Amino acid sequence: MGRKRIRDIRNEELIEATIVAVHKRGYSVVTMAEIAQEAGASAASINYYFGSKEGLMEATMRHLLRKLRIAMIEGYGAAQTPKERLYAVMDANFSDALFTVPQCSIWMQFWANAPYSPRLARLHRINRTRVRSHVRAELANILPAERVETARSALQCYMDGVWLEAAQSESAVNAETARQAAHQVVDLTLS
Amino acid sequence: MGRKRIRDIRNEELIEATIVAVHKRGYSVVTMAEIAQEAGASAASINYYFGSKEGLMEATMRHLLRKLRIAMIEGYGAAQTPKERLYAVMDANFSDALFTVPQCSIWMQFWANAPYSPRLARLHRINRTRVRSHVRAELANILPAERVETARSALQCYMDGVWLEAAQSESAVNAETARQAAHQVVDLTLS
DNA sequence: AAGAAACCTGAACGATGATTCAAAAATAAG
DNA sequence: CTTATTTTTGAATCATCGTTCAGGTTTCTT
Repeated sequence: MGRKRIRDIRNEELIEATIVAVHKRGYSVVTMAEIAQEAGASAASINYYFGSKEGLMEATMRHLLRKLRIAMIEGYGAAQTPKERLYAVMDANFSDALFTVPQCSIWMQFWANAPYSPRLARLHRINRTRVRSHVRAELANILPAERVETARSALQCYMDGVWLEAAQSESAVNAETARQAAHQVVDLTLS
Repeated sequence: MGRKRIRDIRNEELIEATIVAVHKRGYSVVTMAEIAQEAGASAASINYYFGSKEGLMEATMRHLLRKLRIAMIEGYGAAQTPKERLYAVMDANFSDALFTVPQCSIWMQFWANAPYSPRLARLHRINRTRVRSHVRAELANILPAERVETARSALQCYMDGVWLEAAQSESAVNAETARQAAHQVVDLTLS
């Protein structure tokens, strides 16, 4: 068991260091040496664990996607009505665990770089499709069919835009405030 | 006069090539050689005109910002009411000249990289501030004061999100459709 | 036409950074 | 305490790319 443990601990540490380092320096500019320094390790050890820089980035993105999935499932469980489930989707995106400047920042970095990396693109596409079908399914229970697609697009664009703005923010962001604003947007969209 | 002309022509050509090349390969990955090839020139000549890669990128961003400014001024002139001027702001963002996949794509690239380049960051900040105050000013004429800021944020996030989505699109995007959707969003936000 | 100015490029330079590797250090097993 | 296994890293390798520069070509001026 101890065997498995150390590997997991290192993985976790290196991924956290990656988030911080990428936020500080930018996805494309950050070097293995910088990430290693952030984690108190050496560049060579990162390759030992992740095989390559791209492997590290993919693992980091998986880490964030897992967080999002968990937040989503959690909120979905409690929700009863379609509208509450819509709220839950928004709340997952703006949950305390996810909606921080470094994470929004790195998310944007992945966004911008996904089209040029097949491995990132694949993860990105899967996530996007999943969120889309969730939102669409709930909207279909509330709005007439011809309004669903417009509303879905508006809500998803709004979510993306909020993340983008958060990524640029120079001070800390407030997740609770973001959730309240998102609820208002949902309400408007459904009116 | 002929002196000035050639320089302008080359600048234009190189910037267009930059947009295409960055869209194809990504801001951080694209090389001077690739951009040069796209323009049918040599990497050295780009340095002759723009001094450095960063200079080229800055010029390209200025080019896009100028386009946006022009589209905005144009629409503003015709608009009479505050609501029409709001439409005009949205329409500028989704004008035929700007709302294409390569341009949204490169815009997103600049977005993601601006925080790490003082020269890009400066341009980016100026533009963002300008759009924000325009939207805020128009909303202040329509909505009660306490709703202005929420509405402004919602509209701006929406615009950003639409660009982001367009940047990821694999097929061509339709500017007219985007404008119509944007008008609907404005209407909902004001309701 | 001849000289000057602008324009262009191939080749060389210099710096950087991901990855590999051999060997050391730490840890576990017997 | 040995031996085996896992973990770690400094140094070497290898490749890439932005930039410079010297010299050539074209365009303009007179």
